[in-house]
Amino acid sequence: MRIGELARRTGVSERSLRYYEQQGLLAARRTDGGHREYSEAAVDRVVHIQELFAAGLHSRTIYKILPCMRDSDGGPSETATPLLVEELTAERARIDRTINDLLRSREVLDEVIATASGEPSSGEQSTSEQSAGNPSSRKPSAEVA
Amino acid sequence: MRIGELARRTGVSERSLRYYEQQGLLAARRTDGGHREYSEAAVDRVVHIQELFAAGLHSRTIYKILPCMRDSDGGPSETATPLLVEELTAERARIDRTINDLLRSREVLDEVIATASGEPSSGEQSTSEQSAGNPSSRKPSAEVA
DNA sequence: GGAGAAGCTAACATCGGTGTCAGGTTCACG
DNA sequence: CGTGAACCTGACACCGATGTTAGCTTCTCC
Repeated sequence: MRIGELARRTGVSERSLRYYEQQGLLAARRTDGGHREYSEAAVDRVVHIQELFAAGLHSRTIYKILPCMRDSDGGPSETATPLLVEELTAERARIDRTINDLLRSREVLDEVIATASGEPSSGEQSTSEQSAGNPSSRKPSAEVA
Repeated sequence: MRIGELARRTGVSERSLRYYEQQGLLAARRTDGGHREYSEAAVDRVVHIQELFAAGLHSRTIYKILPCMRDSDGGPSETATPLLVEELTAERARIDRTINDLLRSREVLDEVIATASGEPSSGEQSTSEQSAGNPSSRKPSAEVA
């Protein structure tokens, strides 16, 4: 498929797809005229790349781990070097910290939302239990999915 | 306390503290000479601000929700407007999406790490369990805390 | 009061993925 | 063959929290 279709199917802009290629993250054959031609596997790959970007990894890091992932196009194909493993472990720690920050911030937001939703103005005793988890819902807050 | 101590105690640079003040996130009295003088409560506040920044909120958003949070210096003091609640709800959704991305990316990293740790080169059965710790341990992956 | 540590303001740089525009080429279909 | 859609390269802009430097003032302690 060509870049337009890949962009449409992945929700990633053409600009970004070209950038991914430039960073060595995404390969593409070329037509005689120079147009990019992507394989079907590119879709999954782009999704993967997007996830890793969303997780705060840099393109250079993604570049290094991509060959170590079992992609849609088969096996892992390569194994991470000890040095890379060390880097990934650090990255993992960073991700954990970020997740914790996100969870705490989400709680803060929930509390603010709950307060606004549960106490319309002021001078109201907390009769029922509120500010449990999500705003206005019983469930504490653990439906990340 | 002055800015140096606050920076030390919160782990946030002086530069950032000044920036927070400029954005209206952090108040400070001034000495006659113009030096900032922070209250004890500033420590907690800065930590809060940092968490929210780490969660990807913009200073403008933080600015709006700060008065609605029950801070160390007492009660919520203010209630979120419906408009703000709407915005925070959207923010919350974004946070959830980000958390999911992080969890998935973490899994990917764990897999790469585990593969590298568990299969030194190739053609080797995983006999003993090695490199305890996070990756390659039994638990699938759910110890965010 | 003098000296060095600590603060102050202001301005510019950075990082990196993405948006966008310009000017030109290729593709596909009638 | 012609034309409009799709694609190409290259370059510049942006966002926004933080780093860094410069030049000066204030504070603190001897």
